Amino acid sequence: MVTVKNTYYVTTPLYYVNAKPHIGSAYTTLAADIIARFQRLKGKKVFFLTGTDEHGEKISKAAEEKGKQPKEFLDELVPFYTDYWKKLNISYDGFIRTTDLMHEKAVIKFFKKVYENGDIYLGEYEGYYCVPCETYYSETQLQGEKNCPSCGKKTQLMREQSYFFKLSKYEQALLGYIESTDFVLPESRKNEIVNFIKQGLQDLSISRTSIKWGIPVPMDKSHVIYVWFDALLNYITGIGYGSNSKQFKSIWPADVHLMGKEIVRFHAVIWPAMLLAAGLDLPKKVFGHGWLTVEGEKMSKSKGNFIDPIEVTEKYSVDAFRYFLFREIPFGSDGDYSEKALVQRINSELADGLGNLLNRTVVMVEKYFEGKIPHAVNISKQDKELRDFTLKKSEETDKLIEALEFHRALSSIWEIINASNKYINDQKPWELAKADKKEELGNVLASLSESLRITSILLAPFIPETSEKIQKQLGIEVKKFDEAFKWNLIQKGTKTGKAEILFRKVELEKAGKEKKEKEST
RNA sequence: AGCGGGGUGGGGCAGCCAGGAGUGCCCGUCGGGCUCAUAACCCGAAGGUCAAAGGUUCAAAUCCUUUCCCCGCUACCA
Repeated sequence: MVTVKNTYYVTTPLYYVNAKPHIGSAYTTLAADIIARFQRLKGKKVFFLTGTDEHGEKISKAAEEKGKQPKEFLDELVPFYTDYWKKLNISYDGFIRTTDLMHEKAVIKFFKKVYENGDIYLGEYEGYYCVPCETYYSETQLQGEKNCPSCGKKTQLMREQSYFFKLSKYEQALLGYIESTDFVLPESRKNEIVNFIKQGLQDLSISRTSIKWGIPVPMDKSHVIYVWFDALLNYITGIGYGSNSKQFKSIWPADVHLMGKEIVRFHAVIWPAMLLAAGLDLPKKVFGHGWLTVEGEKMSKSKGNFIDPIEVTEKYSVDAFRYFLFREIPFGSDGDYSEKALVQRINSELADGLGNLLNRTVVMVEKYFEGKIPHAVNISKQDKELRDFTLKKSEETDKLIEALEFHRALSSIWEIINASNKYINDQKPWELAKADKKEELGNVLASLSESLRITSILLAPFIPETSEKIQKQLGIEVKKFDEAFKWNLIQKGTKTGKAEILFRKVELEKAGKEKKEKEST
């Protein structure tokens, strides 16, 4: 008998605090939130970890420019992130900063352990160094005549002492593991990683003497630990490695690490190698999602086309934003954020599809049954069809969310909504009312209330506020996802709440004008 | 160069891994129905040789080969 682990551990990468959160980091974090909320509803004890990466030269330089100590500088910036996640309804359980004392201590412990095991050694690092940028670049990153890719100035070939991690030692172990499992997802990412490893792994330089802002190497204080080596460890230090081993053991290994595709390599190659070196279990999945473009264009500093998610959510709503991102873009593929597409989805799917369905249902319960949801009796063929269809789609949705196929899950939920709207048109409850066929009318409204109840559960991970609003209007409260697999759970005579507009329709022209006005002020 | 991803009705996308009548979603166009509802909802129609060619198969958008066109990745800034 296999015992099912009742915990679920999901992470986002740690965000580098030298800039505001943008739509990319919001996208990853929202995805993690969907997973966390889903698993909680499924009854799992969830730990959802996010946080900030605070070491490295870019931070110290940014702080210096402001005339501040790094720590002081960071303390001012971090609340910006935590507030941000609050505004997006991110339900994280832990927020780790790599400057947390607990983290730093645990990193040192980990470093020592791997050193003692013989997988860290002192060597010499050689690379192209840009003096003004104080940064090493690989040969392939250089522009033209060995010029720095960021400032364009000529780089110099430099050498310095460095501690190395024996990444090469784990080449075969990693390759075997990755090739034979679905550790790296989606599959296209897995292929990239497999090919990368097949080209051969070099040992990784994991210390710097040129940088001061970081965690010192325990056996040699003139070195600072390379930021990635430090940052990746958050996934274990954030749940108690080195400080609370009981908690750590109950949560580790991670069920899924989420990230953008650009850093899959760090998570699928370096990170598992580090864990192997320390004799720890490997995470179950590493998922690299795609990149977002904005209005068809890549986001870039020069174009200045960064989207501030908070502006979007203030203009529309958090749920509209959450819905749009995960309905529009297949999770794992690249996708485009455009205001036009967002408005279209709001209008046709959230307002006309879902909102209107709820409204017409609740209004009819009010009008025909004094706001008390009737019970079904002697249900018809059509009632059964709606029930069976809804339950089928509900189970399908469950599987799709589990598989992180969010856009398909939402599509599946909207099939229920569309079927329900069609069902109303076919059943013509207004005619039943006129003909005073109370029993049949009751069946129709009972069925609709049930399909909406189930819809509200299925939507809860994605658009939690909306889900609650639906339940409030139906006069119900849902605690478990499993209730979406059963019919007729609404108590007879349940009093509906006030019928309110769930999503208002938006006119794009008007919205565009408001934006311009806002910009000009 | 190597490796990977993509090219699907007017626009934007799913579907492809586990082949089965071009199946679906959002928008747009045209026509109809309905009035409970957020000028919402429902039905129907026009529109595609599923990039091109070849192959496997009873059957290919889906598998294989080749070609053309787009886009990524090729590590130690994060």
